[in-house]
Amino acid sequence: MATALKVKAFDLGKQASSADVIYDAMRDAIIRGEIEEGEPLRQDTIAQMFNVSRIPVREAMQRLEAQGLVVSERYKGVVVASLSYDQITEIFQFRALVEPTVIEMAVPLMSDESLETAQQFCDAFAAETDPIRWGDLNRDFHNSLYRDSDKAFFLSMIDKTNDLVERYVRLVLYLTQGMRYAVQEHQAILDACKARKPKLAADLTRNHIDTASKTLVSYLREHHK
Amino acid sequence: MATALKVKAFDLGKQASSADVIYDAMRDAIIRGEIEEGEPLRQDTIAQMFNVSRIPVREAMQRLEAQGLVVSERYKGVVVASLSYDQITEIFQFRALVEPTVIEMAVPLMSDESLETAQQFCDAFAAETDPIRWGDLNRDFHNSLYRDSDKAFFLSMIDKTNDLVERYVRLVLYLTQGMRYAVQEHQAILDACKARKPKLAADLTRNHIDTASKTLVSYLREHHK
DNA sequence: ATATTGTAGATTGGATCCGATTATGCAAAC
DNA sequence: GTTTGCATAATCGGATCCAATCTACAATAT
Repeated sequence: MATALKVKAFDLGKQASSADVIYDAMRDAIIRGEIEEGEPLRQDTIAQMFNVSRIPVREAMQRLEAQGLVVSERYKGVVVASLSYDQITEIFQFRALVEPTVIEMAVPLMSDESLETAQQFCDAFAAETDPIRWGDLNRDFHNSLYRDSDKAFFLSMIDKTNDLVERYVRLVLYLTQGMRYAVQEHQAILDACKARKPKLAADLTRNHIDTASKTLVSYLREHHK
Repeated sequence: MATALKVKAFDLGKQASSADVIYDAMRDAIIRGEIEEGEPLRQDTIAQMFNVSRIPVREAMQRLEAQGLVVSERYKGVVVASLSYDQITEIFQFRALVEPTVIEMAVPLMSDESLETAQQFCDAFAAETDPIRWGDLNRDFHNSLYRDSDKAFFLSMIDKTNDLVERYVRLVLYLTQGMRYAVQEHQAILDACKARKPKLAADLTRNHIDTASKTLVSYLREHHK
């Protein structure tokens, strides 16, 4: 038997296929709201944008559809998915159930580095003036608190909910000029984590999501179309 | 405007593409455990099975991967995904969080028809002797209780968890000869629904999932490789 | 004018083909 | 006997081509 190797050959993270690149790019464009709801995504157009044939484009579309970001109809193509207020409300209801549970599990495992990282995202969110970056920083902050839970499946579910509503969150962050009061809620959650109070962090997270949900839907009803 | 047609031309529910058919068939084969964990799925082989080219096969694979049922590696192909005990435990933890919530929301909305349907699935599960059908009837029973919640997103999440662990549930249902005691738990849950006691139904569901999880992992550790 | 029909272009689904990468088998060297 | 090095086959990712379907608009009939 071969002797165990000392060197851990670095994991040259498998190069991405064209379909991977296209999926990532289109996912980004959709969740950032750079494409209108209901807008069709033409295979030819996208293929030309990436200088590839339509094959990898279609494979990326299959995945976008499985993720719920687009809906496709045979021989008609795919369009960017849109969510009703009821659907948005349901997704936030789901988040209000899952995210407090995850943070509660994460608090006892949180490293000082994670807490420091979270504090940095929290500060950066508070200081940021560019509307485009609010969405990212908000998501980064929350994810940095969840990561140490080491619950990959829960995290993937949270990611999916974020993908689905992110375009609306961004819109309302813009309309409310950054939801300044959210900063205080973020800091309160983070302080509960630092104090190693899992239940408190969970409760604050649940309230944070509930108020975000209400703010979001009410603003959408007012301003959105 | 054209006169309204009397005949309601039946909604010939958009014909499925080849990729759809292949996805459904492969998903079924995987979750039923008809294919070994880690077994490679060759594009050519599958294409020949369905008498199509490899294109729709690859599109189906993209979706199976997004669903978590297979893992793919560039230039190497896809293999049936396998879950560690930790991963299985986490998924059941997730279910123990989500499913009680859903049934609690569903109870006030449950129609008598749904309760009757659930009772039929429950009875059928109790009476069934063919191991192959236990998995289906178990899933049908639970879904029939959740459906009236009218929470499509929650339901899709539950479906995903079922897909991921179904092969293991089936295996243990077989090993335990149908988990006969599960029938009593099912009946208790159903009775709580009939009595319109949402909290009780939720608690019973949570316990049902917890015991199922423990039974499952312990049996897997004993018998499974 | 309105509704119907027909036809051409646009778009998608799928088949076939080709280059790139990986896996396999076998001979040579240690 | 084990390991190394190659040649070959198996397999995959992607490009190109063709068929099926949809869409838009003009022509026709009522």
